This record gives sequence, C-alpha cells and structure tokens, in this order.
Amino acid sequence: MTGIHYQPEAAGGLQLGETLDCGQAFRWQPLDNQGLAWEGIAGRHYIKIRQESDCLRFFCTEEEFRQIWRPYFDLDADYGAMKENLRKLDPILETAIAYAPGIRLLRQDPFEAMCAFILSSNCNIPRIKGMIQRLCQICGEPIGRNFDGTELFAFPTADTLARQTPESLAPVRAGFRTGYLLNAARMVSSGQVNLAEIHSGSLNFSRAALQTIRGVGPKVAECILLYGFHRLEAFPMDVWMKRAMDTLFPGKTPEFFGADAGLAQQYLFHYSRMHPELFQPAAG
DNA sequence: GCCCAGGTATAAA
DNA sequence: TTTATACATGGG
Repeated sequence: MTGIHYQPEAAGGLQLGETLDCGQAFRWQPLDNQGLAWEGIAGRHYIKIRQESDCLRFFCTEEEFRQIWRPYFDLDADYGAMKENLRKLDPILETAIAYAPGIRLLRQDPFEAMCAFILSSNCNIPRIKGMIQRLCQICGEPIGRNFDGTELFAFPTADTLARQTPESLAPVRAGFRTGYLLNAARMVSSGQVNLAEIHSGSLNFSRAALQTIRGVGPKVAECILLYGFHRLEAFPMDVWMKRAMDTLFPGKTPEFFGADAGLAQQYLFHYSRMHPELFQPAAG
C-alpha cells in the first residue's frame, strides 16, 4: 500500500471530480473515465490522487501531504457545517448542494489564480486549460516528469512572467489577453500591486486594488479573491449567475448568502451547468 | 462555417 | 448609469 490515505467524511466530504472540474482550477487532468483518478500541479508541486471506496489516496510523502495538499484541499475546514448553514438559507441552495456535495474551495496560489482568471475572460474552460498549459511550458520551471514520462512545469513566477514579451508568449495563443497578462505580472513584480495587502485588506479595498489591473473587471476580481485568496465572502457574477440571482433569488444580493457566499456560488455554478434550463429567464 | 465562451474596455445613449 | 460593440482564438 502506497500513498497517504485520508478519510474526507471527517471534514464534510470531498469528491475529486466535483472539486477539480468545477471551473476553479485549471491544471488538473482526469486519468480515468469516471473522474476518480486525477493528476495535477499546484504551484511547483505535482501529485496523483485516487478516490477509493472509503478514502482518498494521495500519492505523495507525509511531509508533502501535510505542507502542500492538506492546505490546498482545505482539509481542515468543516464543510459539513458550512453546507448545513447554506442549506438552511434556501431550499434552492439545498438542491444545488445535493448535486455536488463534494465540492471544496481550493487554496490556490494567488498569482497563479490571478493569471488564470485574467486568461479566462470570454473563453471556455477547455481553452483556459490549454492556454495555461502552454504558458507553463514556455516560461515555467521544469519540475520533473509524471508517471508516463510527460515533462512537468511549474506555473511561472511573477518575476519570470514579467520578463516575457508578447512575441515570446505568442505560442500561448491568448489573443488580446496576452497584454493583460504581461501587464499584471509586471505590476506584481514591481510591487505596484501588493498581493499581501490584497490578502489582508478589506473586501472593497482588495476589489479596487485588483481592478487597477487592466483586464481585471468586477467578475475577474471576485474570482481572484475567492480562488486565489480564499476570501469566501467574494461572489463571482457572470451572466449565468446574474440570471440565477434574477430568476432563483429575486431581490437577493450576494450578502444574502453570508460569510460563505463564494461557496454557495460554487454550488450554484455547478448546478447551472447540470441544469441550464433552470437558469433561463422565465418563459413568456 | 457557425456559435459561443466562468468578460473587459471603450464609446455612445 | 445602462446598453452596445470590438476584442483574438479555439472548442464543440
């Protein structure tokens, strides 16, 4: 028996497929057809994970699990309690949670999430994944090979990315987003954008600071706060979510969902992908 | 070929 | 303050 065994039920459940393929992280690939085995990279760390009948098996050392993956998967938070609070708020939320009760909000690297969601604008999820993979191949540091020999690359640091040019990044095929990405990296690298301040500042301060970056509007800023800084009060609103709020929660604002609004949003986003018809405007 | 994508910047109403 | 359009490009 190899790998670290972890019982996710103790922390409110964790389903790999629901968590790794729900549009919050873009560097994970399924290794089977059922979404039970995955490989992926966070920062400069690669891992393979398998969902087994009674546990999760992390193929890594104890130390890596403790220092990297336990925090990354937010395994010390009580999602059972968080879900129970959300269920009590509204029956629609109760239904949405039932469709993907194993979603958790990952603790991703702030700069990596910032870049990912700058690249996300007006793109579908498969394309976002492709752009990020090509970006890492171009200027990410090599971190070894996976089990089948594929070379692996870390996400580039802000300093490294800041030294790239539109020409060197052309193979990423990011279109008009290339300039936004380079500019963002240079602002972080120079200190003009201070990630530590954004981490600890008030929600509105951090929103404003992020939106000084070209290519970061209200939606992307909210995604960066939620996924990059684990600010669970943040609530990304794309066209689907606006529609959901209009049709399913008329008159309600994101504050209705409370301190874990971002988690509620993630359940609703997944629900909207499973049942798009429910999120259409009312007929007639 | 066509449509649209986890939007944003910009101009116009 | 709200509404329209261009933006680069690929996945389906």
